[in-house]
Amino acid sequence: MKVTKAQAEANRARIVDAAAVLFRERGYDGVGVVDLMAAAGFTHGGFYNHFGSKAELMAEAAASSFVQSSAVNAEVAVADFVAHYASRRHRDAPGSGCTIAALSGDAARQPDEVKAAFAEGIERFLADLARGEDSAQGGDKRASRADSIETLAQLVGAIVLSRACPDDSALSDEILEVCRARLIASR
Amino acid sequence: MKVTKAQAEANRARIVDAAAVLFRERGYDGVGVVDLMAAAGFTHGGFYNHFGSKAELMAEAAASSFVQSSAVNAEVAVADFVAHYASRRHRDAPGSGCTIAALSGDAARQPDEVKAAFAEGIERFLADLARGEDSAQGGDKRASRADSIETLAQLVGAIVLSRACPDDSALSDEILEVCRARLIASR
DNA sequence: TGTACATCAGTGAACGCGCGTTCACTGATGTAC
DNA sequence: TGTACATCAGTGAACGCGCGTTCACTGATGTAC
Repeated sequence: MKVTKAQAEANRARIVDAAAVLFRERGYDGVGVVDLMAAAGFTHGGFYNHFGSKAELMAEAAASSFVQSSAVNAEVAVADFVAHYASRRHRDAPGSGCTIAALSGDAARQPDEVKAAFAEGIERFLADLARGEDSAQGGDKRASRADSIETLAQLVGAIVLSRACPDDSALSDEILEVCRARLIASR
Repeated sequence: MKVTKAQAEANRARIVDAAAVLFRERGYDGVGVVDLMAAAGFTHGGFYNHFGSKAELMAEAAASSFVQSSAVNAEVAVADFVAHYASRRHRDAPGSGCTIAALSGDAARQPDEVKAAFAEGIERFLADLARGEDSAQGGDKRASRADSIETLAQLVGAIVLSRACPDDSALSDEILEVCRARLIASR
């Protein structure tokens, strides 16, 4: 049962979107090709019509999530975005949260194809943060970029640490609160 | 072929040590029980004489690595330790590096048994960092702890981000350099 | 101290299972005339 | 515009493989007498 070219392209996008959520929620090894295809409403056999390998889909799903996140970030003030990033809400919803925070550990053990997508996601994230830094640093591009990198590292570190703690852990909350307060105070 | 109780205990410790390295290098799903036992010099069948499950070993290997790291950290000044943490050397040697940076992503998807070990590792790390903060904050315990948390988040974030970049990536080096410079300047 | 027996650390085969990937097949879509 | 045929997205069975875990077995250790 073939399908129109437009439909096939839409189906492919459905798979990428579903993968972006599932990978963030369960990790690369936590989701199989069967799960990925089923989540998009297909059987697994057609997977390789669209992607060369599971890792290739990982790269594409990550890249797609970075573009989407960036589009969302552009809508809010940088301070608000930072406040939401270092929040319990974000910590508890990895599937719709930051792909860098959710999957960097997995990306580190993936082929360069995946890592390249992450590097691009990091650059995109830094650019989003720089919207707020440029004014604070009076146009000093170098200091502004360093500020963005520092902020990104702390944000990602805060979420990664908070997610490694047991559920309902006071430490997990404390890490988020401290980092959120400090990051907001410093801008 | 049974073995003395002392020998059995030593063998068990060998497995834990090997696991601590392998998990950090390849991730939880990247190492099988067969690999873990082989790395310690045994066949896989005896695994369940020592551990209830692979996840249980993960918890124990992490806990063991935290104790070891803490012992090493106690030997050097906090500033030196921070400088080494945010270095290419550390980034490129996960097997002997920080377990939090290497495995927090995996821990987030593990049972609370594992997460509890990580929370304890985080507390231990914060205590190590606090050795340097206490004097800087003139004895203000609350500010000192917040400083430690902020530093830890940035350190972990820096390594996690740098490892997600492709090998020989300029961005990866840049992240480490910026974070190292900033963290050292702020103390 | 010496003997008989229970314990149990380590071995290696086996368990069922899910994995990523391949393949023959289907039938509607797209194309050539 | 209508017909004949090639394409190819999606299906579902099958591939080999490695996984975590279980088990019967072994033989030296540890224990009871």
